[in-house]
Amino acid sequence: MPGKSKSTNPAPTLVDVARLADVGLGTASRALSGQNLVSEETRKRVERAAERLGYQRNELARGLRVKRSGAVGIVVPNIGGPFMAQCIRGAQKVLRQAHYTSIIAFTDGDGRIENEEIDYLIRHQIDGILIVPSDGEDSVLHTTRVSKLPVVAFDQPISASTFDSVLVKNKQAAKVAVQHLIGHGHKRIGCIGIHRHLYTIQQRIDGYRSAIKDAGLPPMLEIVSPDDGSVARQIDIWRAMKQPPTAIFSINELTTLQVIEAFASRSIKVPEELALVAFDDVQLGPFLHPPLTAMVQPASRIGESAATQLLARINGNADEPAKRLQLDLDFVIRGSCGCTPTA
Amino acid sequence: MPGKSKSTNPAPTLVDVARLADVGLGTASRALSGQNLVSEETRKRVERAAERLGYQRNELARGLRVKRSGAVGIVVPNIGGPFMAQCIRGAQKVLRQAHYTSIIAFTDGDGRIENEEIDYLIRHQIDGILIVPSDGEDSVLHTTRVSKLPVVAFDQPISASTFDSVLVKNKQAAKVAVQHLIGHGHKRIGCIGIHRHLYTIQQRIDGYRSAIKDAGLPPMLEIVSPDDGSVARQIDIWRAMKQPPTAIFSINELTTLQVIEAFASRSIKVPEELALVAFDDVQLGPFLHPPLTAMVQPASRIGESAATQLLARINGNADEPAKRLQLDLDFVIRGSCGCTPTA
DNA sequence: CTGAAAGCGCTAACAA
DNA sequence: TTGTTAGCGCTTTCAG
Repeated sequence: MPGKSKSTNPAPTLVDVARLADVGLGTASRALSGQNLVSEETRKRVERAAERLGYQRNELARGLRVKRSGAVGIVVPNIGGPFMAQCIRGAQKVLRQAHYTSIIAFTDGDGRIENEEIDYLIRHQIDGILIVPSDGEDSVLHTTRVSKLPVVAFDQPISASTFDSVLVKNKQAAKVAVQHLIGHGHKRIGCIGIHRHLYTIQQRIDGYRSAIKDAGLPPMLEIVSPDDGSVARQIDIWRAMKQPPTAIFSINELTTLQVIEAFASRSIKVPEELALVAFDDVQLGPFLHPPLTAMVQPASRIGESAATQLLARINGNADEPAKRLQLDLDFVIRGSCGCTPTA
Repeated sequence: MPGKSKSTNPAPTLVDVARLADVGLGTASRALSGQNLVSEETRKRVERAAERLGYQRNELARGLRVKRSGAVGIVVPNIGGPFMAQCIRGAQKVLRQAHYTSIIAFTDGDGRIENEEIDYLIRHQIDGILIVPSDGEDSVLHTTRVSKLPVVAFDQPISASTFDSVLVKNKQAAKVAVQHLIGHGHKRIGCIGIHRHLYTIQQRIDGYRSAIKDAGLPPMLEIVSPDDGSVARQIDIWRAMKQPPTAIFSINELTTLQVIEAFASRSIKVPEELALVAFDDVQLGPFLHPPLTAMVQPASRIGESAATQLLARINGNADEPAKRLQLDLDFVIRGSCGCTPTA
């Protein structure tokens, strides 16, 4: 019958499948959702019909009905270095295995954007949130106000601490790193960093302080602005001192990048003039001159744990008390601390 | 009335809003969706009601009704370096401005996973796909088979080329990079890379060949396996030759990382013994000894363009012929090529 | 300009 | 075991 050809054939629905398999709608649904309430034979028929039509179930419709979207939001400041990227991949891996999609949202560390993004995610009926909180304060209050959603924080904790979180042992690890420098005989160890307000940074500073104090050394702590060049300026200041530091503990990836830049542009000899130990690895860290000694975070595992906890919350145990995981770090000794690495 | 307190109060729906504002359901809908088919006064009342209830519209339900999910899928092999991360952020930026969510899926460059992920996305009723095709072949055939979805490829083209794509001028840029080396007087220039089968790699090889041929030089082209160490091995082979290359053109980020590693572990002097020009920048590239000269891709712009094109397809112009954008690259001259950078 | 009603594709209760 | 039906929350006719 020409002249009235179907212009677009819409995606097949469950009704189509049921019709083709010559069963009722409900039966088709049951057959495909793998529940054993349907005879082996009809299930086969339904499955074949679905196959032939290329049927794909509409998760939107399903979600509307069962009030689960099968999606969770991952809210992070950005994907700067490999660290966050790996956290995300780790989380996605376990979410996917549980048949969850994840929607990633970036906040640039801005609380306002964070709130917007969370609203956005809520409108899309996500079942839970994995978040690196930007400000600690109102952001997640907002979440909990709007909806009773499972939330787990990672990397940074949530101040309103009724939520789960997955962190690393920042303080302890920082202490170990600094103590390694002390073990090399350094008496004046500078600590440099940015973003003082972040919890992780504070913890690492505490670790530094603790190590320094235990050893009876003078603290040389400088938290500078994150602007380009302020790290380099601080290094110049240190070098100009009568009693300059002989080693540096760099407090996160971004800082380390700037330290390395400063070292390179000033041809500072490492570790002779200044030894260096970093919190967080950097890409190419193993291939610098000398290779970077770093306290490295188990990024992928952080993401996995966070996702696992979120799934647990989603699947029922909403009332258990908040859990706060603290993962261990790996201290990777390469050359910049003064050790001669055994290749 | 104690004893029967609402255990959980579900999220407010449009019905709640309508009731509170004392209007019909339809009116409430129209008022909130900003259509001008409602009196200024009632709109105000509805908006106030929505505000008071903390109403957030259910995008799942809306999507089911209007057959638009407001989500697009971004399908990429992985977030290795900063390149892909920036592409994604660029794309997200323009998608968000158009009120689209994006769902990111990773494929590890595996066609089978790619198909799975695409099916997954289709079940979630995405409105379009942004993809870095893994294999060129069947993956997207699959897509088009299952559904008539707008698709735009970036970074790598789609072989079945009825789709839009956003690429960069790989061949031309590679030629420019190699010619720069020739300009430094090099007569034997090695080209090293991995992943021969990728379109981008082939284009860059063509560019290398073209430059070499134009200059009447001997081609020294080696595509090695992506295994760790095979790049280093090739460099050793070159160095052992009677007439070793005096410069290297490294074909992508992963290769460059390995080249840098090999240079470092063998204490090869750059650019004296071997000059280096890379396709793709690496993190820390400016801070290596010497800083890396690189042909860098406009990552963010790639993502933005791809997203823009996708939106255009979604919003109507489904029938226009496939567009193939080719963006320009920036040649960033630092030290590794033999130039003395003007700091 | 507004209200009532239909229906998007699915699952879950209820009958048969 | 299976078919029928109601309804998730929304938009969009269609009357008024």
